[in-house]
Amino acid sequence: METLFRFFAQFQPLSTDAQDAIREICSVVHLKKNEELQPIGHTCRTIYFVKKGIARIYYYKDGIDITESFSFENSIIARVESLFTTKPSRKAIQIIEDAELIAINATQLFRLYDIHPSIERLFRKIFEKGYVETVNRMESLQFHTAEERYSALLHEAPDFLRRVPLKYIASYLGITQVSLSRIRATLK
Amino acid sequence: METLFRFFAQFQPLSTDAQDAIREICSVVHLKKNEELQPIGHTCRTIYFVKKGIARIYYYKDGIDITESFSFENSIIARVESLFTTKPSRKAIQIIEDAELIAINATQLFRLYDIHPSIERLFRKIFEKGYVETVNRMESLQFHTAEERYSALLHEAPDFLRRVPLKYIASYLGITQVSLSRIRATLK
DNA sequence: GGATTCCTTTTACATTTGTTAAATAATCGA
DNA sequence: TCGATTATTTAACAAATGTAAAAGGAATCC
Repeated sequence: METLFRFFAQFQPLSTDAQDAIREICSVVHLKKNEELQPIGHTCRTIYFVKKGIARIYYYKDGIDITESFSFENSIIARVESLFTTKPSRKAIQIIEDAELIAINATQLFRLYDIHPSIERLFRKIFEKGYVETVNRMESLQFHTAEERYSALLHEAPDFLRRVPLKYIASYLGITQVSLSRIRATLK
Repeated sequence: METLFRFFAQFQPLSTDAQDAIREICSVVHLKKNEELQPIGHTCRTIYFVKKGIARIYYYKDGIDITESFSFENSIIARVESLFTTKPSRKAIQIIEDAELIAINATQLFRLYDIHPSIERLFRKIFEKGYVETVNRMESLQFHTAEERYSALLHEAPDFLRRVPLKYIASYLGITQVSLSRIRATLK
């Protein structure tokens, strides 16, 4: 639990009261590889903090499995397009490396916003950062070549490639596995 | 100015006090087609509300002009990756149809967050919506074909295509003008 | 430890998209 | 309105990526 508050402290200091209030709506979850955390069709009402392991958000397009994003240690994972609209999500969360997560009840969290402005501010900042990351990612999908996207990943997050199966990385980069294999071959 | 508050009211009710505080940090700007609103290299410290006209965010990749996004009447435009990080932006804002904008001083706005929690909440919700739109757009760039993206635009926002030059739409869809022309030809 | 399953690469070919250049079409300003 | 500029389309060819199928590796399970 201390890991979570160290993560929060990077964004916003919290009073003991506020910390306790958050503690009340959290629970620790242990999950094994391949387990599903939130199924497709379910409205997102939980925000997860990844303490250990890796999770991904994925969906199906024409029956093909597409990875939208990954979350590693010390980061937040949530299907925001459902969380912020309260509509059912076409996406699911799956564990791809044995994980320890902290589940934050979002319904209760949003209620805490009225009581502790510092909590509202904390999550505002967390999601602002997520927004910025998404804008940057969109830019890379919009006008970088697949090879540029792969190289950037190789350079910025080599750990990524060691721990995540390539089949997931391919769709994350917006290409097929075959195409990714070809790119890897040319870069050797 | 009333248009702005009607837009805000969709997200969050504001007291007269809060409204007055916002009014203090706003100014109206009239701009002609092709005028630059915020140049490349400048740190974004202004959030604009588009009352009339169209604006776009664009940048250069290998010397080629890429449109990241458009904003029409009744929407907000800001280079969030700069606004939320206070880093200089590689992007610029340009007017593509004579416009009337309301400029909101973001530095002063963020100060108002401490005085009026309702204002912080308002902008939290506005940017949460922007975040959701960006996630959806990323999905379309990640795994829809260019033709699917064009058709979706044609279907969901025909107005878009009437008012925005195709040269801007092409890069917005992540393709070249030539490719867009071909897609349009096959859909006739 | 061997069989099975899953992951990754390779091959061959089809399709899409990019590039460059030229031709039309539309718009704008004097 | 005319000329000039800008926008869009078309053509021809090159490059990148997709598809389907097969083969080789790696991991996993009894």
